[in-house]
Amino acid sequence: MAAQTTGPGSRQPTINDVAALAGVSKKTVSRVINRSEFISEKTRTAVREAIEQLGFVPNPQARALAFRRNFLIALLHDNPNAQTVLNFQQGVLDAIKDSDLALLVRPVDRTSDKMLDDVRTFLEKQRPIGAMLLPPISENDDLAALCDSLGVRYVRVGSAPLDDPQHCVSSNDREVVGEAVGKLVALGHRRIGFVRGPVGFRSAAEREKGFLEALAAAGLTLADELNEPGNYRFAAGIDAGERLLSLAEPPTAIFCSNDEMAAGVMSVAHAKSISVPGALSIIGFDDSPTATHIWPALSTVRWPIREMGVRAAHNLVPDFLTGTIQPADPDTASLASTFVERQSVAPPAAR
Amino acid sequence: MAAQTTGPGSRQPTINDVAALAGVSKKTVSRVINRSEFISEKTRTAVREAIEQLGFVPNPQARALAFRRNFLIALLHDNPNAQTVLNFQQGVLDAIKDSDLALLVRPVDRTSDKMLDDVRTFLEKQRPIGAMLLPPISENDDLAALCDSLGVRYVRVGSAPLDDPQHCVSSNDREVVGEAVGKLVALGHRRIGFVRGPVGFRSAAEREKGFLEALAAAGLTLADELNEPGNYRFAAGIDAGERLLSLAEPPTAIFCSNDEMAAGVMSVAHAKSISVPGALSIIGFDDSPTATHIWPALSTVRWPIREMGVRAAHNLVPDFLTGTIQPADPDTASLASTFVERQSVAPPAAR
DNA sequence: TCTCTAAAAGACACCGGTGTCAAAAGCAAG
DNA sequence: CTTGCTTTTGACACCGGTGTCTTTTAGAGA
Repeated sequence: MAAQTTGPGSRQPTINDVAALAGVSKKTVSRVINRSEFISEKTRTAVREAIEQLGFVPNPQARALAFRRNFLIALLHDNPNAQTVLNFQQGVLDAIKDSDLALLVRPVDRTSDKMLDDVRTFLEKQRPIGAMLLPPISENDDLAALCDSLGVRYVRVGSAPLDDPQHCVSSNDREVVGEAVGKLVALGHRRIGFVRGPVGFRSAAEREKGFLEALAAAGLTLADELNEPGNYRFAAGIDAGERLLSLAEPPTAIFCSNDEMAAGVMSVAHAKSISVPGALSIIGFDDSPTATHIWPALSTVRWPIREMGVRAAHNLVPDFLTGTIQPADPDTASLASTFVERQSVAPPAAR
Repeated sequence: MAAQTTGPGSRQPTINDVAALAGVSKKTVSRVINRSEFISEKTRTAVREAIEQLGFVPNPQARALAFRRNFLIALLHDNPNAQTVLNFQQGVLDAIKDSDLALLVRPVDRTSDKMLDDVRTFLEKQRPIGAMLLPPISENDDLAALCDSLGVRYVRVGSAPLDDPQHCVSSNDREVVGEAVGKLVALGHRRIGFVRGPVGFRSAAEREKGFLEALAAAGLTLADELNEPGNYRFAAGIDAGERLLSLAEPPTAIFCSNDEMAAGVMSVAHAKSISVPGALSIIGFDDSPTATHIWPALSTVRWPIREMGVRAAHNLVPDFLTGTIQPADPDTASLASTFVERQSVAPPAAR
């Protein structure tokens, strides 16, 4: 696009160069850049041509300084699932593509006791307009408060509304978990195991609620021996699977609060030569790459992560983005997760 | 750390505020910030105290403007493997932690014909000091030339040296693939299948070379029927597995050019009730999360991606980073990949 | 005490944009 | 041709830092 090939040594053209070439003041060029309406069509064209000819690109640092505001938004995450982060990021980039904004991606160590200080340092240094918090750190109220106190806008992404609607992008996980478990029940499963997510995580609580509600709706209850703790890690799935599948009366189906743990349970089933889905149905959550890479492919819940990225960006900086998007669900501001059926689910074996 | 809690409305302190409080000129404060040596200990202390008291953080945009150089480095990737990107990014962040640098992460669509224009726009707008190119886009010479022409430093990450040593961070994939395949041979495998990576990828070519060299070293050759095309995708592994395991005389072991395809092959083995590793050994490449999530866990090659991130940062901007790192292997400038043995490999079934 | 020199500190312009406000230009009406 | 108003443009300060060069200060030696 730039008409001029910038050699290694040649200086980047500035607004002054454009102004000189177009025979106007730099302020006028600035007006063209910023789409001011008080400018004659003739001048605008002349300036546009000069810009084109020089291959001028405004210096974002200078703009940031003059505007007393930079054009950065930050994405903070501490995510066990890399694919999720990247998909979300892609959604955000989709949203800001035609804007002046740039995206800073920042991993955060949730387990560090210096976490808040690290984030504070980062935000103070970069001063982004806003920050998007991915789960699980989105659930940290201190973090949201920190953003607030620093004057940094924020949006929290979660499995359920965590904050005021404008600070929130969420999906209806609970509902869809209910749907998934309902399918198991409909297939005839009565003894359904559950592998929980980590204690204190909202996402884990939502999935658990969805599970329990579906059970209750079917008139079932969850026996203690079928209720296993977990932490979203593969190893936890192994542990839970070992115990559940060693029971005198093992479950005919197991719902795991994420795909990694489901993969762990499935590994145990394989090791014990328990056929999946013939003798054991398994459902996970996330639709991570793992879900399709394991055998048999895992039925799971997919949350609309990329779309949530788009929406998060629009919630965060609507004033910087062109175009509007449809509100998700006006009442709950949540996007729809979906149950994805694959090969890991079947009716229970006949007795 | 900051002694002052910045309320939403209160202005961020500037260098002028610090200067006023410390009773010195702003230039002196600047000297303290930039660790100039021509400053008395007394003044330095006074300024430091003022900085501390106000919670002053220099405005990076203003610095970038005054220095005629910003403090950004970019990470460009188009990677099928999200975990790799995040691990590499973590390495880069490790390296730049104590510096003034910030990291911009940028996904790139390799398949788009506007790819070069997109990257050009990005680089012209952000003007990072340097860019780090992750495979496979690191193999694109036009991209490197583009960086060069824009005066943006670059480092290319690859499975083998792709450029001058200072523009290059690589690992010894070929060698380690050879080692892995050597293990198969040592176990007694003679009929070993191969699933290639995508055509035109340097990483794929390196893995293939390593494979063929190991075969040759054992006095074996690769039969055409055992040589399958692939593209690093799960589905390609399925296709290759279907064909290889339907052969009249199927291989007793299969080396796949990445883990995803290995997972595909393994799925086919499960579907065909072929025991892994009893009747079929499988080796992958990447040590992605998939490798441990599938059953049995996959033997694979791990490349030191995080360490490569550290090194890439040091190669790119040594002048901005404190501390030095040991050169990897002075001759080849490559880091060591390692063969990770898990449960997917065993001696061939007795005939 | 005075001179000389090196070290320390400051004054001021400048980086590349935008905000403010005043000046110039355009145009209709008198 | 003026006047009066609106539209368009420009001059100049300013954002928050750093570079350059000058001035001030401190300390050593005469």
